[in-house]
Amino acid sequence: MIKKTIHNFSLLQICQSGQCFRMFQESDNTYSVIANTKYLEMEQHGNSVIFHCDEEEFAGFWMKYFDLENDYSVYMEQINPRDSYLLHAAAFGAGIRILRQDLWEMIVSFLISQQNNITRIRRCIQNICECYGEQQMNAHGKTYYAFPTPQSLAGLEEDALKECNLGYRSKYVVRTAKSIVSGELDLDEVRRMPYKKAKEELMKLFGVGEKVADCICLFALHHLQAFPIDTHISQALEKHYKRGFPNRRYNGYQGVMQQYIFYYELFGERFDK
DNA sequence: CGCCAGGGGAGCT
DNA sequence: AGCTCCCCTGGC
Repeated sequence: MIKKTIHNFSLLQICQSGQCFRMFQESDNTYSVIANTKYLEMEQHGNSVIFHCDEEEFAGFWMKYFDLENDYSVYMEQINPRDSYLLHAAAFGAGIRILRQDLWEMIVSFLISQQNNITRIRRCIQNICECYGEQQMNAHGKTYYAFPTPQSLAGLEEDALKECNLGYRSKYVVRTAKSIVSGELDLDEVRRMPYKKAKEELMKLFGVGEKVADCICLFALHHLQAFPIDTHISQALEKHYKRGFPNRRYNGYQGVMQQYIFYYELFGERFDK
């Protein structure tokens, strides 16, 4: 158990931001997250965060996972002082980080996300983990489930995941699992590709369009120039950026701004939207 | 109870 | 480029 002081870091905001569907608020100040086969509990009081793991695991995994080597105030300082909307949005979501999550897990998660709400996305993912993921046990003896591997889903009937509530997205996930197991798409190669190439490659997968590919690029590959445009972002752009989002100004880290806008649109105050 | 939208994309025209 | 359909739960 180790204690850290961290600026611009809010477990609640990360939890709510909709990039990680396996992070949960357990009580007022406590949170849990499952990543790969790891399970972590955390507590936050202001800038003080307690991680229930040892220093080695923190330095070796969680620090990178939560993108704590990056100073987000640098991004915020670049915001156009005349753009009061973005200033508000960034101030409101200042504790958000772009996590570095598992590629396969993000592909499946955002296949499921389409035409879906966050509550149900979480349930769908919980369901497939319980049905097809390997059972694990945390330090307190509580069981949890790892994310199912591509191999464990590739052998299923295309409709099998309807049992897990995926609806028509079932075949997207199963077919995608097949293309990874068959070697049609090599995840390690995608990891090495620059943004545009990776996006192009991901869009060859059945069920992956531009928006989903951008989410995968942002939340798994940490390509911060990815700017996923969903219904909320689209509405915000129409309201506040009629001539398009200033991609030039924020070149290379538009994705960070996207997250501030997305979070603000979902949870921000109503008055100045 | 009914209704509607939800972090889209495929497969048509 | 525009249209329809895919599935079904949460939220109102």
